[in-house]
Amino acid sequence: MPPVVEIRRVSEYAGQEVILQGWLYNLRESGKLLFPLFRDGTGIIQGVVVKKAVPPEVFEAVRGLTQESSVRVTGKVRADQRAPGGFELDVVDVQVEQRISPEAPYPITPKDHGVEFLMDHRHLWLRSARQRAILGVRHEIIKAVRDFFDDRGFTLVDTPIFTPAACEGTTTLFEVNYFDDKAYLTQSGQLYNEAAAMAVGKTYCFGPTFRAEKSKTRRHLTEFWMVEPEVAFARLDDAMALGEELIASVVARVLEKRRPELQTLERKVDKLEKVQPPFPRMSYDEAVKILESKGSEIQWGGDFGGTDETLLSESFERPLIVHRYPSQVKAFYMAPDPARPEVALCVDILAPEGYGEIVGGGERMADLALLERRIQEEKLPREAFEWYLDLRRYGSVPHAGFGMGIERVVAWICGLEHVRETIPFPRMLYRLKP
RNA sequence: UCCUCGGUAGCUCAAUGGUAGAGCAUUCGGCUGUUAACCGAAGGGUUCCAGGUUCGAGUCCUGGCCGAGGAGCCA
Repeated sequence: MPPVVEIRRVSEYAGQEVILQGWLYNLRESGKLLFPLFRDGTGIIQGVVVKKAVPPEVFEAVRGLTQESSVRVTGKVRADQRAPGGFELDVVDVQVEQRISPEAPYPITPKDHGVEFLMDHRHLWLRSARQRAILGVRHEIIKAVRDFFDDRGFTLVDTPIFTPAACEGTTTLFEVNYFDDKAYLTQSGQLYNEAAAMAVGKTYCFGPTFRAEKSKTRRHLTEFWMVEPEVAFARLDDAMALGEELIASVVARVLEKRRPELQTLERKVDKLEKVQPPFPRMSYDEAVKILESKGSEIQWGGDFGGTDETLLSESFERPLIVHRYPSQVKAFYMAPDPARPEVALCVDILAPEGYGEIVGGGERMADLALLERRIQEEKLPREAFEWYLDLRRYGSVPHAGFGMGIERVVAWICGLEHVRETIPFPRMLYRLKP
């Protein structure tokens, strides 16, 4: 029996007979020659079937294959200049696992399709070359993120999905029944992360987060994945440096390991190669001045809109670090700048090329009295935060951290138009299926 | 929630208020090197839904449903 081989490894079997297991990607026919394209999730290879070289039933079996029919193919690997991957398979035998009926052919053809059709068939769309490339890059980014923190002595501490209260306002929370009570799906592991940081020093959580925002833009999902590090004794500058290193490290890893996928996506890698520390840094004050000079209607004290973020980041080739936003637009737990209490010791990192904010975080409020006052000012339910206030009662220290949205990072690194392609099954404002 | 655009064959799209059409997909035929192959033929329609105007509506009007892009919103 010839060995069962993954298509990405066929080059190691040149001249040998192998078995491939996969699906028919496309079939071209030229008289007594058949050119079936096989895919197996690791790559695509063209088979060649010469009529007089194989038994008639093998030729007919291949000729009758429909797109995405599943097969086990036996053939001899041959190097060929004409093949895009450098190798072809001279088919010897084929075992058809399932032939898709021509009466109900595979719906996604190699031609153009609309967004709605593709999203309705997301479970099948994942099989196309482009989507598999994105899945590969996403996997690499997640692995790079985890390696980054693991190599630096961070402990992964999982934070809950069900939460009893909001981190911030309640308008963007998904409410669920929790027996006789109400619970909410988490927006962020932030508060629990702070408890974990006091236990292990350096921590991170990584999981799905949920926001019931009625946002219908290319940057928004209702369910998205976020990695959130938190470090005891860290200050704002430490958080900025950590975010900068993390982003540079992730981009470098993708460039190292996922060149073929980036090529499939036609991503210009020269732009990614420029993502090296140090990233440009500016204060919110400076950012507002720049925006004003570019014609934005931003006023000091307001948050940036999507177009503002694009305006700001477009003049830089690296991610842009913006720090010290007005406290009024930031969460209650952000530490104020002792030198200027009206601004918070917080930081956002904006991706280049208009991909917007990918990191948000900063230094947390370590002082008990100050935190109590802010909770009162925001009219938050004090009882729900008693456990959080304990962290300021028992050995409070300065600490800082941030959250990085995985889907926006994937969209940026892959150069995608919309975050809906960055996650296998996106959840958006009018999309809960499949 | 608001603004703009759209919904016609399985898919992507055409069609001055006057006989609903093309490419792809499917089926059949041709081609010994095809690369989203090509060439020829065939089958395939409740024009999103409900009303209305008109001799006549895919097209115009009203309402609704669904989708896309954007705004607001959004660590």
